[in-house]
Amino acid sequence: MDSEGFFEAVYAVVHKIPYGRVTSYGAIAKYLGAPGSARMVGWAMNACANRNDVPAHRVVNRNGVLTGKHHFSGINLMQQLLEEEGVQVIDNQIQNFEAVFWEPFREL
DNA sequence: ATTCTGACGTGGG
DNA sequence: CCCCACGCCAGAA
Repeated sequence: MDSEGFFEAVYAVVHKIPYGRVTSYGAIAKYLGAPGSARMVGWAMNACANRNDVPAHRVVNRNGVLTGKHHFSGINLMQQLLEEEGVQVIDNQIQNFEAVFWEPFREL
């Protein structure tokens, strides 16, 4: 989108994630036209960690695992937020991942 | 300027 | 099925 920054585009997509739904870094990266550069999405999230307007807890890896939970305020915060939205998470692994998975290309 | 690492993904053994 | 290595771009030391 804007050459302002890759992160801004990531924030926009992440912010569009519906309630009780999750997505993967690769899906966002692919949507932005940077397939394979999923790491950059995570990097953008890192910058977004300072911003509270981006529900980064709804973004997990393609495995459905809360890989970035360590980057939140607490270790249980990410899982807690997801469970509060109706997403069942066990041992950092999202249950029924396919059902809660939100694909920008398909549903956006 | 060079090197390493990082909230990932995919492919191969 | 599990483990290892490579590719990606960007920022920090």
